Amino acid sequence: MAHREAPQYRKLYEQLRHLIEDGTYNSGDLLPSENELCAVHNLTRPTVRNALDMLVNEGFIVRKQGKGSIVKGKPKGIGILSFSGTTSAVGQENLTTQIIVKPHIRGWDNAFSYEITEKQKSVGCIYLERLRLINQVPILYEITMIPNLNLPRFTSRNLENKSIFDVLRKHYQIDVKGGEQKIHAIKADEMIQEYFGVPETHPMLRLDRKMETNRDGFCFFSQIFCNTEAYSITGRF
Amino acid sequence: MAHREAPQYRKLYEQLRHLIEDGTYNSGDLLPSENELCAVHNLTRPTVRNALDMLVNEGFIVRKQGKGSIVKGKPKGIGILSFSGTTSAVGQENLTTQIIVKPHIRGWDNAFSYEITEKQKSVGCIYLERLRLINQVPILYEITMIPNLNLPRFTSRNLENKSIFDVLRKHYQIDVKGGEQKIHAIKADEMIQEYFGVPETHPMLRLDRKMETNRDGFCFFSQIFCNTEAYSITGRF
DNA sequence: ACCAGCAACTTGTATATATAAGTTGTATTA
DNA sequence: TAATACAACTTATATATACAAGTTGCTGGT
Repeated sequence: MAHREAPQYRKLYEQLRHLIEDGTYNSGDLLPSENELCAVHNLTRPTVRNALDMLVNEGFIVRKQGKGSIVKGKPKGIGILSFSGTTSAVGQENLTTQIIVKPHIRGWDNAFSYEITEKQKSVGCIYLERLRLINQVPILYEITMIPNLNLPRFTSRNLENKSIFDVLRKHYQIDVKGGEQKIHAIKADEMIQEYFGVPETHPMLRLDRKMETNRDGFCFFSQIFCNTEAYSITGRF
Repeated sequence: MAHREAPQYRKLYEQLRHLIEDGTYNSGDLLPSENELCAVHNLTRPTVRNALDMLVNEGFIVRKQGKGSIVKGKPKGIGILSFSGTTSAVGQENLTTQIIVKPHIRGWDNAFSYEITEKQKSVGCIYLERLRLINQVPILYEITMIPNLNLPRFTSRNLENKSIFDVLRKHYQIDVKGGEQKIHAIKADEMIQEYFGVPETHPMLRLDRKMETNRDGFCFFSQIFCNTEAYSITGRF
């Protein structure tokens, strides 16, 4: 079962999305018209529209008849994935990631507070722990568990400054379609006190998340600890 | 400018959505195949697929190549709206609401951490505070602020055990389409300590939420304090 | 100078068609 | 009997085409 090449509309979607995310197109800009995109990429309008539809669904653009495709800039965000500082906005340049436990394959002790299927249990789990810092200050500690199902070379990929979501989407055509999360406020335990440098009484956020994808039955899990003193977790719904 | 008739794909979408919502198709059922829908409604496949695409985007169905369109049943929830106990599920019967500050009109001191427009500021704000208990235990304290814009008799409505969402939808045709939230873990301040009966070091959850609606420019705000010791906040995304 | 109207763009909707690829049940074969 | 092969379904992807309808700017007439 060879890796099937990504369809054209998906390639175009990735390209356009990338151009929006890296700032080539800014909020308010118009994308090239559908006919231009057809000509440049040698595709037909339905195919191009398919790619644009994806961008619309994810909130990257809005389309106006007679006008064009207008870049909105920020996607709706899937659950919680962006930070906003209480004082100033946080750019990508201030955000760094440290891999604390390198991705490796192990069994499933548990999936936090979620149930997993026998099938998932049988294939083992790709496990990693990462610490995220903003301006060298630890803000977020994330434990991720992914079923080891047909993800060639995953453990050797560099996840240092990339989102798991992006890696899954770009290299494996896995889109996170939704999910479920449980949120608790907790006191810092020893591990947390060490990583974040906070006292025992410090209130922390803990999120248990289950991510569902377009691949049938494929979901993965993460547990996130967050210090919301200086930065809050924000999300759109 | 007469009302333009709804396009075919939209009519089909409404029809199928209705059939799912009223239980004609249940979770797990297969919808008629694309070709069947073409024949029955006298449309072509791209048109039918357009309608099905909408259902996929809103989470009503999933499609599997070679299989069909499988009904999922329920759409994605809007942000955080349900509780699940760590031990057992919580039914409506165990949930009570106390109005701490009755709805009244006042000025906007602030909208928590959100900006408000001059227009909103000028019309004043409907303000209320409610405490929610599960089995007589205080779990959630909610402060709500709504712009006083064309909402006749709102302050005299009974909000004791109804969701504000429901009241706005049923009596004023206002649907919450989405919104934004910021989440913090905090220590209990004096007010919190009193209402929840917890010590000062107790970690609490604070959510600042901005709700956006189908009414152009109309949004409202709430701040929620939650004790997640026994019950966690859960949400789908 | 103004403005009505048209031309040339844009996206929206819809049809017709073709091929690829996954699923399932049945018939055939070892 | 059990495994294999195939036929008949399903959705996935892509092309080619046509016309409708909204937006914008130019152009010619008043």
